[in-house]
Amino acid sequence: MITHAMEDYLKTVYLLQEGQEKVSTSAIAQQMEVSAASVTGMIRKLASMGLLNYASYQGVELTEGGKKIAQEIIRHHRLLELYLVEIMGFTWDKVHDEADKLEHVISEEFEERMSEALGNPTTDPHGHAIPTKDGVLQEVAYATLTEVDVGSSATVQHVNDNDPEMLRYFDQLGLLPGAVVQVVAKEPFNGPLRLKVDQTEHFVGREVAGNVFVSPQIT
Amino acid sequence: MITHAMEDYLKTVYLLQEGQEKVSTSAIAQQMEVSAASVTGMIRKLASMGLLNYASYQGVELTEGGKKIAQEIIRHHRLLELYLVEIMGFTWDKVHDEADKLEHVISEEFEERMSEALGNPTTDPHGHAIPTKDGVLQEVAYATLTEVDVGSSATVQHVNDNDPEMLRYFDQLGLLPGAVVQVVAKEPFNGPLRLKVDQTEHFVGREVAGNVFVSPQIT
DNA sequence: TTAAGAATTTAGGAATGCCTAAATCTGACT
DNA sequence: AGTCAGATTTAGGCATTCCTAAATTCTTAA
Repeated sequence: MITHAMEDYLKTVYLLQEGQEKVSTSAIAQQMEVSAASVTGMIRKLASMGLLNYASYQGVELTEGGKKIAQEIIRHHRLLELYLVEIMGFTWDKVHDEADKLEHVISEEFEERMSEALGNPTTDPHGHAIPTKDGVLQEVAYATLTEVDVGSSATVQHVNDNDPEMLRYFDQLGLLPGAVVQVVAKEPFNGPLRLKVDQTEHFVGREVAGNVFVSPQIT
Repeated sequence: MITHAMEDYLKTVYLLQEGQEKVSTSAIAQQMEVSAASVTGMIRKLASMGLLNYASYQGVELTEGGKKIAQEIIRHHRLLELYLVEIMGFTWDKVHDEADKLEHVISEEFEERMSEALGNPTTDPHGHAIPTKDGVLQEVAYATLTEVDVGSSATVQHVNDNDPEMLRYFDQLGLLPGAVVQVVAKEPFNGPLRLKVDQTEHFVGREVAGNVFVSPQIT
């Protein structure tokens, strides 16, 4: 039987796994804000269930079965976020926490009815791809705004949705998925970035800029 | 901290409490399909939290605090049921189980947005009253169809929503809240009732009839 | 009034999911 | 090769929520 906690672990491993193959115990612990010891315990259980492979001290990798469950949960999460914004009128800073609770609980039928009501969408309000019903999710590893060369422009692809306050700030700046941003300047010593969004200039700290993922603007 | 299990106990006690003041341990155990021993354990915890009063062997009674939580959960449940039917297009036999899971998880904002989307409704799809935001729920103790005199008519007020299969049967018979039913005959030895619904006659067993709650038809 | 039977509680135990503290392993640098 | 820091695992514990079995209390009917 798969518990909510297990689903959360699988989801976290899946999202951390993008880019590299192996995920460390401590990375999971940090992401989930639990102790590393707790992670070890859960990992062993999930491994014994055939949902992931792991060898001591060498990190974790989801099996096909584990991936399937993770994708299912991520699909729930992202459909929920979009449903809450588009159909129920939530603001985008509140939907992450709500979706985190609901994602474990809704039925397949609920999932389908949301998807239909939304016209079978492919991205959530923060720009993340929604996995299809039968699984596949190809998330591209975009650069963050901090990596864009001075003078260049880029299109916002997605933003990190963990921090509601930061999301409200993004909203205020106009840093929404699809927006075009120009990096006018970068102050030295990890100083702020000077950005131009929608004709307006803003000074934005590195921490914020590091949570905005972009693709180079094709001019 | 109030867990989902506690909420379920409070909800059950609240619903069993209608009509009488005290609720027995075994009634709770039977309703929730857990052992009586489990009920004793949980009751003591809830009592220590001030959510209900109980004395050994003498039954349980919710305090004002316990009532408030129970009503909150029941409001969630019934709003969810209606939302699932009216807005998402679920059939009424499936919404009870879905609502049972979601009721513990949704935020106050989710509750409010549902209520608004539904025009602040007062009854759920099965005819049960939806408690108002600030609490009060006055559920009238209606008679069941088995208690209606032969020859009399009655209006369906609500039906028991525990059994999806029975709900589909109600649907088929036209035994929906608001429908007018005439009890044409009652077969002896706990035999079936002969009912007239919408010009059509049906023979319906006592068990089914006992789950249909009606008020006398004012002619 | 007493004894059976029903209801309830107590006692003991299991699984889940988290924790802290201590032990152990790994890898990098002298 | 030795050492040390950081990562990881092991060990031991705690709370929750359920269970079964046994003991106790209450009710009722002969």
